[in-house]
Amino acid sequence: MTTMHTYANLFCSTFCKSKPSVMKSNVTSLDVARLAQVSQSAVSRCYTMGASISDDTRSRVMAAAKKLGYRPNAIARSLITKRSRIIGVVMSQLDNQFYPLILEKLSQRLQSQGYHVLLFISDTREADLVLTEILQYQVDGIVMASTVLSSALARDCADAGIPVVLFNRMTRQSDSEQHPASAVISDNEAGARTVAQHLVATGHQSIAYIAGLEDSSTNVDRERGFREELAKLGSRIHARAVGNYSFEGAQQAARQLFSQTSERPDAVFVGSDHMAIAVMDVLRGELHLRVPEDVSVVGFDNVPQSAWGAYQLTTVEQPAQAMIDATAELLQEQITGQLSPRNITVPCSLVIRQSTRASTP
Amino acid sequence: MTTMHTYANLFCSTFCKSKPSVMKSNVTSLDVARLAQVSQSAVSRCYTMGASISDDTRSRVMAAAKKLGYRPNAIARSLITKRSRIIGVVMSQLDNQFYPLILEKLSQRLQSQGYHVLLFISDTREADLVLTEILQYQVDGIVMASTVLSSALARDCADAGIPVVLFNRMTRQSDSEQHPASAVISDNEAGARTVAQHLVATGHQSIAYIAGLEDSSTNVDRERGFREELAKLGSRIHARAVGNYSFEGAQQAARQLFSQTSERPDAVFVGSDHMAIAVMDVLRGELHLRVPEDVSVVGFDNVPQSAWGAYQLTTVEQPAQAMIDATAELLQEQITGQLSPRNITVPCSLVIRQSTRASTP
DNA sequence: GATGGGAGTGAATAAGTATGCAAAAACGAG
DNA sequence: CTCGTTTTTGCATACTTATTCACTCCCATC
Repeated sequence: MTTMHTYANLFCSTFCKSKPSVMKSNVTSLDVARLAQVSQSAVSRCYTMGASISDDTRSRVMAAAKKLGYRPNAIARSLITKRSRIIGVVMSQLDNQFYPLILEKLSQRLQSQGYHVLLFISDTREADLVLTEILQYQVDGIVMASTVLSSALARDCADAGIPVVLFNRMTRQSDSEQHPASAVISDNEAGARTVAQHLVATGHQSIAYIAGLEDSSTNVDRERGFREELAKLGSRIHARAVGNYSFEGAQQAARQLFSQTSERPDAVFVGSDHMAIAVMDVLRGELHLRVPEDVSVVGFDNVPQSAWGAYQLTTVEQPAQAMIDATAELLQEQITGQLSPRNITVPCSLVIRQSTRASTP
Repeated sequence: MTTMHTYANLFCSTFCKSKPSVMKSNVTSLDVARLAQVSQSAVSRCYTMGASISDDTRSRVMAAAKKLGYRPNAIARSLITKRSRIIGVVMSQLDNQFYPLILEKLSQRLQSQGYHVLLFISDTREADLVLTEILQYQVDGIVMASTVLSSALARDCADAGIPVVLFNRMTRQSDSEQHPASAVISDNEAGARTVAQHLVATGHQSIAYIAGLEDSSTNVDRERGFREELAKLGSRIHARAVGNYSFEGAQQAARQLFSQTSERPDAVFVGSDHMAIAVMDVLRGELHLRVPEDVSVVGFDNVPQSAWGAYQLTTVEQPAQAMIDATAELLQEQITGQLSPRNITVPCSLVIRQSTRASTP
């Protein structure tokens, strides 16, 4: 037995020198312990803060660790602590610049708190498949920024005790069951109301709306706020089309709404900046309409491109940093188990640029 | 001892029902085995393909697993197989749309091969710190799409036997040591040559260049190709500024090159589309120059925004899918240990749009 | 001088799964 | 029915680290 073990070690060390590409990080805490003449426990204690270890031992261990190139094995650590310090993040629509920026900020925020991001790109259909994969990695939490969580999966996560934060998405509160997931949204309804107010105040007569995904909570809230506020101001949505939050969908919607010259709207509120830019391109490039002289365009999100010279899009800003902060906060709450799931709504604000005309011509 | 164990279990199950938020996924392969009346080995074999297991046993196990809501613990599996099926991806500059799209495609590609993406956002300075964190997670491979790998870290990875693929980045080949990392790049030099040819062929007289990051391999290669091809055609770079691949940097560079009216260039090749769009905005919005009538603008990357109506940017397309495929291929080669590191260069092609004038006015 | 307490240490164990090995079962051919 | 072969199964062990427990020092207090 002992002989075999020795042979194995010999073989390995020889093998590693000749072909390092298959060797992986073999040096373990036990190796460090042997070199530093201490127990494996001592090595472990050097890497867990709060553990009781003398300065002398620590420095001996660190020296040995450095000499051997030791790095603690996060996998083994996770297995025993049952905390992986990994957060699963599910996203889609990375072509809409809003999401890459969220991803960037979220990743940095979580990194600064010692967490790591396991990223999944998925459209709605595959969400369930993806989630089962995520769960296998014993993640400490999940951020879903792309799809609505199927209630079955939400229950699975709740049962498994894994915190879920929906980003820019809400679960339906219709069924009276406790919502098992937290959510962070901006005040879509209020944001849409400010758009209605602005368009009416600047004298627009025939106002159109281009929807995002029909059944997404963002679209429902924005449309409701817009419609209700218009009604309150004695106006209404004169025309409507659906863009499904996609560039091509928005182009189609724009053509549909603006191709016939009679009854052409003089303003359009588009469900996202990403779509609004597609709409502006169609209006100007294909239909030869001027923005804002012929048609005012308003978006939602305030992505960087909205500020670009060629577009100067009036839009509703979703405060990315505040939403990220709220997300991190909710995750932390849930992971430490202090509080039960809840929703956070952050305010958003109208940013007026040049894509809406200032007053009646 | 036994009593204590029982108590603990009782406590846990009671606890879980009242407060499921701390319970985590407790059901283990052993639980499934007990319910299915088989050994733990049998359960394990059901989830490892190629293992010998009878249909009867498999179905019994699967039924038990489903009833208990069992999901294999990827962490424990990684610990023993020494393969985490995780690929570490390091990125920055997600504001440049090229990278989100790469991330999206890369993630999908790796997912389809059963890998998962551990994402790190990092600018150059922190790269080393980030990498040590990555290594702790026993990743099977690393894709670096943001920074040049410090040679120390490259050696660490090589020593640890972890494949590294540099994406859109090259290590210097100057020092004669074996390059320990693979790399995927597009043929930046050839791409830049086609730009030079196009600008000269369309009769531009005073040609400027706006560089990206001075010491990045992409910038070096593009500038060299551009300069040499211009020289071959009897022209040269008449003016030069540095934009560091950032939007603001490019704006500054544009102001610097085009603010004085004498000797104003009639064409500018910009190191990336992201910068080129910033340049166009400055040219039109601030300096009231027409593109392409007064100045032709060429970019590099062919990001989606380049095709937007307001910009119609002539640019060099980096074939994202081909680059991703090459990346996945290199990773696979290295992980299976078949081949030693190598570089793959994919061709890129000029996409002519409206931001360059067709011929001498 | 005895006692108490705190800090530091190592041995032992646990976490959940994969796998080599040997035993057992199934199967096919004679 | 028996023998040889293949498939299936269970036992035992390994992977790497964190943590509990018991023990040893050492120092301050009475």
